[in-house]
Amino acid sequence: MTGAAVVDVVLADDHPVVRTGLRAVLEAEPDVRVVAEVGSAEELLARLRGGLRADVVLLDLQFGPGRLGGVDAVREIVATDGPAVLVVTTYDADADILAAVEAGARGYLLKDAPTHELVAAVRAAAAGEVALGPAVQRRLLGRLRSPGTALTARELEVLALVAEGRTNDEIAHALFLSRATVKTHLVHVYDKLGAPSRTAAVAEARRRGLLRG
Amino acid sequence: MTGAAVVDVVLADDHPVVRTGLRAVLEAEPDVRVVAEVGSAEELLARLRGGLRADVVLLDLQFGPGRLGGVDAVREIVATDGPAVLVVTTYDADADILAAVEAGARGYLLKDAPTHELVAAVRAAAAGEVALGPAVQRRLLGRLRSPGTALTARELEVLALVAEGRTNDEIAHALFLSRATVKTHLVHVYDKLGAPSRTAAVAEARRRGLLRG
DNA sequence: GCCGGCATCGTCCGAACGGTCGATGCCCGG
DNA sequence: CCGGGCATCGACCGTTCGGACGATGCCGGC
Repeated sequence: MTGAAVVDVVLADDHPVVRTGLRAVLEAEPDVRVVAEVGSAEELLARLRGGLRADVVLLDLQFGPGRLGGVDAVREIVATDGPAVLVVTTYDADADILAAVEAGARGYLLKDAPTHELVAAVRAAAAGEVALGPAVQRRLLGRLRSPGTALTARELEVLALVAEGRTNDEIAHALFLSRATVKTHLVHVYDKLGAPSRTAAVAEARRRGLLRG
Repeated sequence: MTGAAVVDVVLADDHPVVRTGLRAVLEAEPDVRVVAEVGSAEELLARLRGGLRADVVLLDLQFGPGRLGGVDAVREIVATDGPAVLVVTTYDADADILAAVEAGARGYLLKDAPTHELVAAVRAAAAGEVALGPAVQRRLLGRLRSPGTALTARELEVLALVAEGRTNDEIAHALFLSRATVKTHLVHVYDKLGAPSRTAAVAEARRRGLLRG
């Protein structure tokens, strides 16, 4: 980082109200300075390519449809050796968290985090540390503690097709399996998710962030 | 309304950052005053029952799991002749919009709305007018233009429960209907969405933005 | 006043689904 | 080498679901 005592922050969120809130919270700290606000991932990358200097980027993962995803932005920023990326998003879905961390995010916070956590995370990210919110930490630990509960790749593949509305027969054809195998996979999925039916399994998987969307 | 020139506003949102943002935006207006902030629907109702006076409530529909839903809060506030309710939420799903409006919300805005729209909506709601954001208006107009194709509120209600993984019997009990009626609604849904099954209908509805998620 | 859309309820039946038992083969780790 | 997780397949049976009828009542528009 700059070595200076002041942390320069860029806010990247498509909600003006959230940006205002983040700015208000951060500027209450004497050692934090908001140097820019952007409303899309494209704008963020453009500004960084244009020479914008910062220590930390507060990045929302969800932007409007049809645009560049937040995770792609993380990958790009990390690849170009840009500022530390602190993901601040609404959802604590496993898929999002894993994708962001894998892409190189320095931290992952939820928007419902208290303000002091937010500020602490910004300072930590600027200092080169990793900053995961308590809720996020709990989620990651939960995954490690219960490896037998996680769906296998094959089971997830089947479940994804179920979520698209395919019938067991269609899934069997799509994956070159017999109906019996599809059913077996689904039985395991129901067991692991504690769901009594295919629709319930899809709902639960969505809730846990195992499926995109 | 108080008849005074100043609009008293209550902020109800479980995200501290969003509350801060809303407060900052609104307090920049001389004729708007934020008289309270709450982080849950229960707290909101408790404060109102406790004598909190306000002209407008800015209410998020999504609160943490296990809690009272935002729509229930709307119903309760309207039933007790409380302040005007302005829903400010993240999603523009038909299900949410229809449910909130039906429950008696005075307006419906998205969180990605520019700040001037937000302020205008607060003033409109305080003046007894209805305030729907442009994106919300577009959605409702789209429904009017294609009346034969759009799902009715009841059909959407049933479909939402299907999306949660409920069985027809459970849905029937939840909505005080017979299984036959639930099935009839679903047949209409399948017909309108061109879906051959419940899971396919849910997938298609998600694709079209009829369900949140 | 009548017609059409909406919501409600009922029955019958075939197809899809879920639950339970079984089996085989593979590969990895103790 | 042997147990266990994973993937694959088969058969049986009860339940749920979907499809196709019909029926009633309400409301709003022509």
